[in-house]
Amino acid sequence: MRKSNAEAAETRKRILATASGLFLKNGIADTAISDVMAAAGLTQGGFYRHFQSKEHLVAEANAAAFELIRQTLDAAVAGKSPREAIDMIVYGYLHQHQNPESVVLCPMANLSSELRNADEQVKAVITDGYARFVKLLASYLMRLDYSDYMGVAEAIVAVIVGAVSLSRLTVDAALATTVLDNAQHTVNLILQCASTSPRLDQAAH
Amino acid sequence: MRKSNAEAAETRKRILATASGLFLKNGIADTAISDVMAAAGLTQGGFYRHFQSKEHLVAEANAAAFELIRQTLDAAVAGKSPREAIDMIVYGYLHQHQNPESVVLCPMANLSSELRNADEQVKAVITDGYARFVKLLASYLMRLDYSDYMGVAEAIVAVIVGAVSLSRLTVDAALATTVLDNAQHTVNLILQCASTSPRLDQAAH
DNA sequence: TGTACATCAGTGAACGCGCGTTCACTGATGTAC
DNA sequence: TGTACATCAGTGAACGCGCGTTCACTGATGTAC
Repeated sequence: MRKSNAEAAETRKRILATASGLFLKNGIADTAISDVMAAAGLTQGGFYRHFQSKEHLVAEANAAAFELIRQTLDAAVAGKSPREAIDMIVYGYLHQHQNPESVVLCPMANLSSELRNADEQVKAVITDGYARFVKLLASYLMRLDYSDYMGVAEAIVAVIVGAVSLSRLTVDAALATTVLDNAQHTVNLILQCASTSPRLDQAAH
Repeated sequence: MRKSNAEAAETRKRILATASGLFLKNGIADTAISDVMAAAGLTQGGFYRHFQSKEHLVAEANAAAFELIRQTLDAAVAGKSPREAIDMIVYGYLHQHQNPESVVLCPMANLSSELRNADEQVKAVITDGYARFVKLLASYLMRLDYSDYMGVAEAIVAVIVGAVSLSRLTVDAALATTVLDNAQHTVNLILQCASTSPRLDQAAH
């Protein structure tokens, strides 16, 4: 029953993509290895031919989730102006749950507390994803001549991650929409005000 | 071995307070009923004399966590001016992990993804806690003549919840501090800019 | 290129553990008279 | 106020279930010659 090396590599990728989707959809604790393997069309015993443990899968699945977001964003903002790109990133982030299964795609907003007690390897993946996301926004802000482009980028990320997290905790769909809409306005306010402040820090008193 | 009604009521309160602390410290999934009962000086069998199920305990423990925050804030801001009160609430929220056990005390920032798939009762508790927190901030903003005081309050909550969530996901303590400091500056920026904008919405373009 | 052997992807069952919940039991407290 | 009985807080063991992981096995693929 041994598969060719090429087939085995495909299988590994399929397990990873399946796991990433199930973790985001149902949470990490509620996704069993047997769930992942069954969804990938395999039996659970084979899992350990590809991954050392569930924790290793979690780390790689989160890296894959960030990579998917990055690719989606890259494709969406190709050829856009910096301001359009920022708007699309923010709008896209705040509406990331608008997909067939209403899944929040970003691990930072979706899995934060489940990842809190994860091992160092997993947290390093999240830290890296955060840093890359901030840098992506910062690169556009820099081209718009925001002097404190890193500070403004961090501010935007905090707002949109907070808003998406909060919007998922609510029982009230209208409140969820309000939270997301308000986050959009807040980002616009920050962009507007920070452009007239040489440094975000100077807003401190 | 039956205890008096008064003693039983005390026991119930003790279980609740213990559970609230352990949920925040270790997460809900990683806190077993037997952990809670042992920490409360009891054996696990007695749990069901006081609570119908773990899910019911989770709901009440989160309500207790919000109540504790509310009491702490109320005591801290007593007699302060609106602007001082807002500053204290924001500063206190961003530094809520500075306690002996480095526990994030707010369920919204600490347990968001674990609560995502919780039942309606639990989510209603969180929604209520969110609404109360926003209203508390909004009441001070109103006294400072912010016309869109609700919008500004929601914006502030999104920033600080997002920042605290993100700060706990990082492997890098310096990055965590930067995220929290930046959130402080962002809130100041929002307060500064929104005071000159009649409505936060008008920052939309 | 062909052959003989080693490797290993995937199977399906089993293991061991921890957890939420249940239960029979104890004896002090509550209550009806 | 006292008595007789019912109630029930708390105990400690057990149950049942699901999960992560292991393992013996199969047979196609990889590889050394």
